[in-house]
Formats: sequence, C-alpha cells, structure tokens
Amino acid sequence: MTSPNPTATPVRQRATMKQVARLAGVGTKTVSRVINQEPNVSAATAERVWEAVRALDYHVDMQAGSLRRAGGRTRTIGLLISSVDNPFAGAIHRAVETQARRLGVSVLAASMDEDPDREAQAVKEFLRRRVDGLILTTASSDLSYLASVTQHGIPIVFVDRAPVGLHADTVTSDNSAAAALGTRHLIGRGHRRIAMLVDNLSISTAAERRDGFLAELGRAGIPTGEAIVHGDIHGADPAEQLVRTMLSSPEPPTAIFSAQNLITLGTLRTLYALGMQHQVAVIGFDDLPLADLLDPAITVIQQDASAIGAAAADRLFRRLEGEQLPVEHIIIPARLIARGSGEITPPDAA
Amino acid sequence: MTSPNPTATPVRQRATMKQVARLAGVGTKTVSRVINQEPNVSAATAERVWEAVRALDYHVDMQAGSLRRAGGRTRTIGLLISSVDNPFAGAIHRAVETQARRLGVSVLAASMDEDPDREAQAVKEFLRRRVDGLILTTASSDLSYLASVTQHGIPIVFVDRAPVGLHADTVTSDNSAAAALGTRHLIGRGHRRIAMLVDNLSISTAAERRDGFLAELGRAGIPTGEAIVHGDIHGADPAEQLVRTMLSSPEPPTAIFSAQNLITLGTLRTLYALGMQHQVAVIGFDDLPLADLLDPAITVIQQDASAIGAAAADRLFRRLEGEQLPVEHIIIPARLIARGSGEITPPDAA
DNA sequence: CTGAAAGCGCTAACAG
DNA sequence: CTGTTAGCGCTTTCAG
Repeated sequence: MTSPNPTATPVRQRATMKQVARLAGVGTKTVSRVINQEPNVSAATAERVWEAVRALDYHVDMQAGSLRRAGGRTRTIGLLISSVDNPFAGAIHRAVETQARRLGVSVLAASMDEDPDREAQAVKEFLRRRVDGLILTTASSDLSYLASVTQHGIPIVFVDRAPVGLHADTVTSDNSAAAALGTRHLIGRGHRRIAMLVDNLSISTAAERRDGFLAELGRAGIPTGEAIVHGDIHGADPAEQLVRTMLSSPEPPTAIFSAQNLITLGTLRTLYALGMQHQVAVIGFDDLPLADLLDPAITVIQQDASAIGAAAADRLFRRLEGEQLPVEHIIIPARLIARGSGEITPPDAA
Repeated sequence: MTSPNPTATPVRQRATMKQVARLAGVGTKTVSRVINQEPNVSAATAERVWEAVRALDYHVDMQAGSLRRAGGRTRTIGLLISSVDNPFAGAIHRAVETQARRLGVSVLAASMDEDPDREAQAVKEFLRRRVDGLILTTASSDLSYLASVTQHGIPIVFVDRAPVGLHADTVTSDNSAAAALGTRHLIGRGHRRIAMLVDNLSISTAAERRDGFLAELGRAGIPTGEAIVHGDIHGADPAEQLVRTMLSSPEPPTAIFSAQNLITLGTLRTLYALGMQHQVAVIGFDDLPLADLLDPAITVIQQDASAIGAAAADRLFRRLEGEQLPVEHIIIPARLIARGSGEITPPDAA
C-alpha cells in the first residue's frame, strides 16, 4: 500500500504546549505564563521554555486559549466594507489594520457588495469565528439582526454609513454638508441647471448627498421641484449612458455633480467622447488618482477615508479595553478641492 | 455598589450548544448534527433544534469545534498582500475572497508594506489563529521561517512574487516577458535612450522587470552597459523628483518605462508640470483609472490581478480539499494596451 | 515562583 | 435515528 502523500515531506504534527512543557522540563502552566508574558517566572525557566518553543517551532493556539480565557477574547475583529477592491474602502481598511496591528489584533475582512444578504452572511461568519468586535459598512435597511449581537457584549462601530434603527457608534463623512458645499460652489459659478447623479438611494450616504444637494438648491432659491436627480446608477457604464442621454436632451444641465467615484468615471468618459469636457462643469465625490492631470483637472469632494477608519478603530478598541463611552456619531469633515472642472461657467453666463 | 455598566442592556451570555440542546429537548450531538448539516436526523427533530437556535440566537463556535474536528480545520485562511490599500493587491484580495466565500471560508487579511519583519509578524499571527492555508506576497529574501509551516501541513501559495529558496506553488505575471514587450514597443518607435524606473530591486518582481527590459535592449543591439535604470524608487514623490533631474540632464531619455503604478504617477506629474507630455514617450506597468482620458492617454502593461488571485485561491483550496498536486509556478500573461503615450516617437526620428 | 486539576464548547467514537 | 463519554489545547483556580 502506497502512502497517500508520496512526494511531500511527512507531516510532522504541530507542537502543543504540553510537548513544549515536557521538553523544557516544566509544567504547562509555566509555558503558558512565558508565552503570554505573565509575571512570576524566573528568567532561567523562561529561557528554557523559549528554547523549547524555538526547537519545536511552537505557536500558541489562540483559539483554544480563548475558549477558557476570561471574556473569551480572540484578538480578532471583523471588518465589513463595500468591497476590498474599492479604493475608498481600502483606505478605511488600512487605517483599521494599522491600529489593530499595534494591539496584536487580526482583521477578518469581507465585502458586502451593497447586498444585505451578503452583509448578514458575512456577519454570521464573523460571529461563528468569535470576533471580539465589528466594524461595519451596512447596506441593510433592517439591522434588527444585530440587536442580539450588541446584547452579547460584542461592540459594533459603523463606518461610512449610519445604521437605520440602531443606536450605535458611527463614523461618517459629513455627506449632506459636503454635497451642499459642492452645490454651492457650482451655483456660485452661475449654474442653475445642475444634475446630480447618485447611486442606489437606499444607501444612506447616497440619500444624504442628494438631500444636501436639494437643500442647497432650495437655499439659493432654485426650484427643487424640477431639480435633476438621477438615482440608482450602478457603476461607470450606466453613468456613461445616462450622461449621453442627458446631454442630448432639449435643456441639458450645465453642470454635473457626481455623487460617487465610478459615476464620475462614466460621466467623464462621455464628456470626453463628445469633446464637451470644457463646456460642462463637473464635481465628483471622492478623489481619483489622475484627476489632477486631466484637462480640465477634476474638482472633487475628498473624504478623509483614513481618518474615518482610524476613528472607527479607535472607538472599537477603546470599547474593547472596557472604556465606558456614550454612543456617539463622529463626523469627519470632507473638503472641496477646486481644480478646474468645477469652475467652468455655464454658456449663457454674462 | 453601582453596576460597572449602568446604561447598557445587561449582557446576556452567549448561548451554547448545550443550552440549545436542553431547549430543544435533545442531546448536544444531535444539535451538532443539525448545525453541521450532517445526515441521520429526522426532519421533526431538526426543526425543533432550529427553533431553539433561533430562540437563543445561537451561533456555533467554530474555534471550539475545530479543536476536536479531524484535521482541526478552522475554515479561515490568511492572505498577505503588499497593502490592503493598494489597487492591484485589492483586486487579488477580491478574487480570493470570492472563491473563499463560496466555500464558507473567511479571510484574515494583512499588509506587509515591503517589510520582511511585518511579513514574518503577520504570518505568525495567522499561525496563532490556526489558519488552514496561506496566500502570501513576500518581501523577504529569507523564507526559511516558512519551511516548518509547510511541514506542519499548512499549504502556502505565493502570489505576485516567486519565493526565494522555497519550492512552493506560485502565481505571478509574466514580468520579464511583459517588460520586454513594452521595451520592444518603444524600440519599434525608434527609441534608443529609454529610462527604466523601478521600485526596490530586492523585490523579485522589480528585478524581473528590469531584466526583461535589459534583455530586450540587448536583443535590439542597444548597448545595455549604458542603459538607464533607476532602482529603489519608493512611490510617486521620489519618482517625480528623479524624472525632473533626468530630463534636465545633457542627454535626456526620449522614453520612460515606469515599472510600477505610483512611479508612473510621479513621472506623469513632472511631465505635465514641464509641459513635456507630448514629447517624451511613457509606458507604465499597471493600469490607472483615468489613464485613458489623459492627453496623450497612457499606454500601459496591464496585469490581470483578478486572474492571479483566482488562480492562487483555486490552487490553495484544491490542496485543502486534499488534492495531490505537483508544485507549480503558474504564469498569468500581462498585455500591453497602446493608448498614445507609448507611441510617441523620439524627436530625432526620421 | 511553580504545577495539578478542572473545564471552556465542541465533535469523534461508539453504544443504544 | 439518537445520546453518552472522552478529550482537543489551552487558561483558570488553587494548592504547594
């Protein structure tokens, strides 16, 4: 009978604490003390243990440990973002990881793809793996399934979007104000027919940007009843199509406010294809890598993703340390970067 | 004496399988069978168990389970990439996650930031958490610390960069060939003074790109002894500086081959600042979002990050399923996308 | 400063 | 089809 694994090196079993203890000639509890840097171990004993650890290439099993440990901490958190492939989300992820690493905490990351089912599934997998805490970007309008989670003592911090119907720590941009800022910028250049292009309006962020836009139009005395708002635009291709249609309409907008990254991309593609990039003003939410080199360079509303991620992580880890904090909604300001495309004036301007 | 947590809802302890069993009026093993979809449970019993699960909001503890389960599988893998904030790495992450999710596997993600110490630290944390397998982008020249890992039966697949001195599954682009392709493209337009700008040469990917560049120069009969190669460029700012210096030299290059994303960005910034974007040819490794809208649009070598990630995940999961596979180096082709900047001819061309 | 015993929540192996 | 017993690797508790 041949071995089932003829080529590979024979699998040597992973070392256990017991084996380390035997090799070092001490009890398992002493090994545990050394590994976890607990006090009350003589330097000599500790050194013998470390030698055994190296000799056996031993790595503690945190999972097994947390089974018994007070509080059952796994030193692992769950992070749910729109997509691990999205630059904005990546920056948040980065900021969270930086803080986590400092504390020896690992991060389970997952993408929810704007799908409430995926979101719920991802959270379930996090819970099965006994994460200590959760940082979530949510796509759900029904967060009731999370109520029990917080009750079980697992802290949750929401990032990017405020949760619906749940009183919990939240860190977001100042979406409505930022949208108003951009809108005011365009109105100041003389625009009155401004189109807002926005993603799925069930995403709170999208809705807030729309609201900020409309509010600012209202403040400027521009009738919001006939305001041009296009929602439910998913990605660059639909945006590209839509802008094409819009611009060939009898009364085309003189400015476009794109409320999201990919929508900006699609908008620009059509403008360039039509050679109209110098005629229609554009402001985009979220910056893009080469935006400053285009002609005209793109005026954007830049969110501080790093600050958002850092604030969320800070909040979560402080709760995990046991700090008693009131539930808070932290708002990170976004800023407008004027580069050219947002300063184009409408054709009929004096 | 006041409660230490006066405002919050009292923390209800997490439900255990035993509690579910008691509530459903069955043994724990039956609950285990139902939860894990094992056979040999009557529909009626299963339904009672599910009711109890819902009532108690029970989530299995996979950690505890894997302690006893044959093979000790945790259904979690570790993914190490250059940075979770890097678009190329994000695309790999995405592809890995997609496959993992299908199999109910979670992903612990970490950034190594081109730092061997961070890399080793991250792997250690993965191991402590008993991941079933590892997908690694490595920055280390000494991978000896991983030998024991594979011996313990934990499969490793390397992505983006081949490991030094370790015979293991690897998925990379065809770096040398792709660099040669880009170089040939420039030579075909009449360029002979081509500068290659490349990241840290200790990164195998960077070295391979340099080698492909030099090899192609050699094939074209261009003396490689005087070839212009600038290594150890970390990010956009140093690249920006360097290009400025280069272009003010007595015999400036007529074409620039940027071997990395951020270097391309810096290169372009200088070219635009000097108004020379129509005079100096540029080819960049890795695509950028707005590259097609610039004037001239940027010619790039595009790596298929999704395919790389997918191939790596496929390999890992097949090994985890127990398939016996020979160690393999899978090479994913990269392609050249000609857009304009790479087709600029040198000033002295006939 | 050190170690022995108990048990965390679960699943393997077996008995019914 | 179902339940009981043992024990995974670790940390807690408590006795030296």
